[in-house]
Amino acid sequence: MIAPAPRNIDLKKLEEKVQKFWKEHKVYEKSKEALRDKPAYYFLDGPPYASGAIHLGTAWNKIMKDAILRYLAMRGYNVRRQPGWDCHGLPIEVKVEKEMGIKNKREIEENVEAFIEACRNWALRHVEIMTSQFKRLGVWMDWDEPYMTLKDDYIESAWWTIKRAHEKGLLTRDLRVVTWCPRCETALADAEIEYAERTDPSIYVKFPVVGAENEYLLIWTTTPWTLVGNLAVVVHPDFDYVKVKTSQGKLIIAKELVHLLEDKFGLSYEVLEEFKGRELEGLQYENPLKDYIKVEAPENAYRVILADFVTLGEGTGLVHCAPGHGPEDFEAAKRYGIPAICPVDEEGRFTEIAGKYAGYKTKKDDKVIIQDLSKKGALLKAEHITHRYGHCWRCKSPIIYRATEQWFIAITKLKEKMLSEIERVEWIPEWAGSARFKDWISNAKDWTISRQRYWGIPLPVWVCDSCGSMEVIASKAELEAKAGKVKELHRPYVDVSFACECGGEKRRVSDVLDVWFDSGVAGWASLGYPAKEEPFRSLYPVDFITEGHDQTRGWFYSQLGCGLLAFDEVPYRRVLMHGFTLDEKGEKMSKSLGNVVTPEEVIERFSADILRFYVLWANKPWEDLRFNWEEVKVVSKMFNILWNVYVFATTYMSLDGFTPEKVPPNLRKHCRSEDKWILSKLNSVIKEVSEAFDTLHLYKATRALNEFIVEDLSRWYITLVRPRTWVEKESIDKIAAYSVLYRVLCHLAKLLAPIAPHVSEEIYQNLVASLGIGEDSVHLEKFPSPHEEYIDKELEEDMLVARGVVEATASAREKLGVKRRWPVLRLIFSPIDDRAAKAAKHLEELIKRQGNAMELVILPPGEEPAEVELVAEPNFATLGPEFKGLAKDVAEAIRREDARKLHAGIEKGYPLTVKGEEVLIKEKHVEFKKRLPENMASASFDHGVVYIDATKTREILELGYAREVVRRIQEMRKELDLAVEAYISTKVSVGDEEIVDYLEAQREYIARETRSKQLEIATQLTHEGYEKVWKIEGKEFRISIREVE
RNA sequence: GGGCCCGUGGCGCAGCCUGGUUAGCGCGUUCGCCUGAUAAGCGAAAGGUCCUGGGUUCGAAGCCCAGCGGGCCCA
Repeated sequence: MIAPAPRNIDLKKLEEKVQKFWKEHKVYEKSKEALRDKPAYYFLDGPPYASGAIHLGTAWNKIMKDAILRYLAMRGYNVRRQPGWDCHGLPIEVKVEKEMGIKNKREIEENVEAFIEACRNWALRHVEIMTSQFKRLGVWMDWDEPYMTLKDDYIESAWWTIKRAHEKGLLTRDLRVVTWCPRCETALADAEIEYAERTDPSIYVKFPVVGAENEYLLIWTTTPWTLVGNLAVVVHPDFDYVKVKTSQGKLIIAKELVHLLEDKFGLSYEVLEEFKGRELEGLQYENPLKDYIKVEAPENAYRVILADFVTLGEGTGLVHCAPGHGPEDFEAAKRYGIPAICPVDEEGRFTEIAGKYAGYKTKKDDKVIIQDLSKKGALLKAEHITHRYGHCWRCKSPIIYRATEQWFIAITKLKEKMLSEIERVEWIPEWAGSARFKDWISNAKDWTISRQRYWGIPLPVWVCDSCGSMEVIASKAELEAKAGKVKELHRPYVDVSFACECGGEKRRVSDVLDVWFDSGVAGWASLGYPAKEEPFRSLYPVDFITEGHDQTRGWFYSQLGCGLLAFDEVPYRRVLMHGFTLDEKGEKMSKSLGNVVTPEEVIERFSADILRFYVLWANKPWEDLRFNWEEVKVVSKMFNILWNVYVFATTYMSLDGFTPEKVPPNLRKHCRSEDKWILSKLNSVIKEVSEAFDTLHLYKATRALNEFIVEDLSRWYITLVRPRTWVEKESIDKIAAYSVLYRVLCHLAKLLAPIAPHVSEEIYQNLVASLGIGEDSVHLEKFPSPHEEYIDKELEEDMLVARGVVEATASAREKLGVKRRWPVLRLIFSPIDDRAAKAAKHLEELIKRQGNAMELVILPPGEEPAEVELVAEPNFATLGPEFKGLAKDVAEAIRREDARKLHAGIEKGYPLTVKGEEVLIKEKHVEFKKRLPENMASASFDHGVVYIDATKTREILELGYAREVVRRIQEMRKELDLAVEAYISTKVSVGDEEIVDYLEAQREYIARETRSKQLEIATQLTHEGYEKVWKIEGKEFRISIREVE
């Protein structure tokens, strides 16, 4: 039996109930089982970082995935839906350091094992927390079998990939200048740098030229500390430079920037010489700090060198070059045979060779260097600059550049292939690949994959300490064969050594891998490849991924890189790039701003289904989502409407004992126009929703569903169908209505299942599963396919016209102040064309009923009702100057003339005889106005004009007053909280004979509608029971009711 | 400085690819209506330089160019 749904529903509780149902009946498992032999679909979950709670963005991401996967499952695909967890890396290390009270790497070194175990526990703990949060959202994934980057088999896949890179000669070790975090004491990848505003010193320094008296190279820098490592000055070979005489000595500066001396430093100057940059090549100078530092000058150092990266935008056109502290500096110096020196250690402290500065910290102690420059008379100007500067994205420390030995993947050698490979991928939106990602790849540099840290996949490279030969190990078994039992594949357990063929000892390079490498191999690591052939062989490559636009430089990129190393191709085929969640003002949500909205909060105030629908509805997925509580409320309202529809349907179906078995075999024969219409609309919406899912434009699916539920189903179909359900007798018309409503709701449950899995399950359980038909769960159902033969676009258009007529009628009523309860005598429709006329004719009965009209008149297109009076108003502004003294008489003649005839002939000029004179009336002389009689009003809409004639005939007065009274009695019944089927005795008194007469005429109707066994109507009565005075149409009505047996 | 995205009534968004009658929708506001889905529901009204300026075109919110503002990414 279909159960009547409760009127008030707590969606949160409903969701808990449904989730319990899924669990108890193993619905997820059944779904997987049912799809086992179906075509495989490989979805790969971008692993969220396992270090905290989920936020709105993570929730949006998983909801999107879940909706798409549920849809694909309902479409009959054997979908792989394994969740992933990114478990390694600095953020966890940083948190564990805090937890353990550790301040630097030295303290970690004291007990690496304890530190690693703490990191592992931290990750696993948060995986658990986040899993339960995702589950609460209704996300269906293999929560018990996730892939985790910390597992040995996963690590082995990464190792194998490194080995592939090595085999291809793409794994290199090199001294290079890398971005470095002095707090974390490790190299950082481009992707790990966050740019933010920062104020730094901005200084202009004079470098004394050797062998010239009081002559200087003028350089500019925002990193004074790098002057310690200065070994050259770079100029652009093609730029013009000048030597000028000033009170500060002779200065060499770019010609184009020489004006700065005066503008910025207030120095007057005299140009002594002008030359090209290349003429300065080889010029020797001294580091102004030379007395303080112990740098042993390499050969060729402290000379002017040439490079074309020099710009004239900022500075002086002469760039101070510290090869150990800038990638461009490094390259330029290398060409002149100047080696890099790096007087800075891992913690960003100066080393012994920095002499006086040994132990000072870079950046922090810039001021000491600035003071010394000043002491030496080398400082021309010191000020500050606010600019964007790179910071470690985990600990927010400003980065420095250091020359260090690092391991790289030679991405620059793969760039061409990368660019061609991404063209094979379907990007949604298209520009995510063709523009954004392409741009990022085009600028890509070699990928620094080594990190001088602990909690990560160990770099699987062993180097012999005697012969230097190197070996990459790809699995635990391989390692154990050489070095004996290894507990598992993290530090310190893997930091073992084994004998080299040369007799030396091979030791592991102590680095771990960049975490982006971890997730980059997920495509095969999550499948256990290469250790297992299956399911890799049947699934790979990945069919679909979806992540935020920050992953352009993140996961989209690392997967592409790793994919090329492993299999020479891009590992994914379809990518949906989504946006970020922002607050109501469009700002990033952050704890410090206090504007964070958590998914829990939304579920608490509304429900998971509402949150799900909201995020899939609010905007296009690739744009940023501005979270807005008001909009969530709108979605919540839609769910309420859906629920009300469902309550209405089940209430009456259950009252009448309707079951799907009662659906007549030849249902369409018994369908009214509105039934056929809603079935047409239903199938149209099925089509629309399927297409939206297929193209991943989920916002179109939610919007179409919203429109259908609110506009078509609730506001129109239910309104139309209501009276049919009130009929107490069995009738095929009623059964047809139930059958149609039933079908609509069943399909709606399936359409909503991917988006709102809980509510749809509840509806499905009641309407289908509980009757022992269909599947055990809506999520085991097939997604509906549209019945094209039910789609009747002509009928849909007709209904649009009919609705328009009804709405225009309401508008016209309002103009006259005629309530909808009161029938109008005539409803006259003047259609704009034949199409509209035909539509109104087709749905005549429906229009009459909904417009509450005694009669509907449809005029031929363009024709107006005879009652419309056309009035010609003479325009004195034009008549006066033209006709002078005759103007008044012309105006009078215009008024007297038949306005219709005048209107018809005016275009060519309408001749009138005024006082014997022939005048020609033109358009500018007349203004035509339309006038309706008192009792009429009109309203126009897209398909024509609607006129109502609200003349109150005897019949209308009877019906109107009767309905007014019925309505009041119903209200009173409700106030008394009477059962729907209870009988009453009713008395109505009103001090107006005529009205009493009207009501008497409708006695039977009033008694029936209000279930009154006795009904007294008079001008004067002794009332009893529940009594109330009402004012209707300005008259006082005294009504009393009393319950009777 | 470069790349990409966004800019439509007070607010949140459609429409733009494929140019064409009065630019839609929701929220909010005001005024009504309805009441056997009822601690709901419905209608109407007011409210718009479609960021700005050029161009293409018979016609531009839409296409092209430039600029401004916001976001993301990079240098």
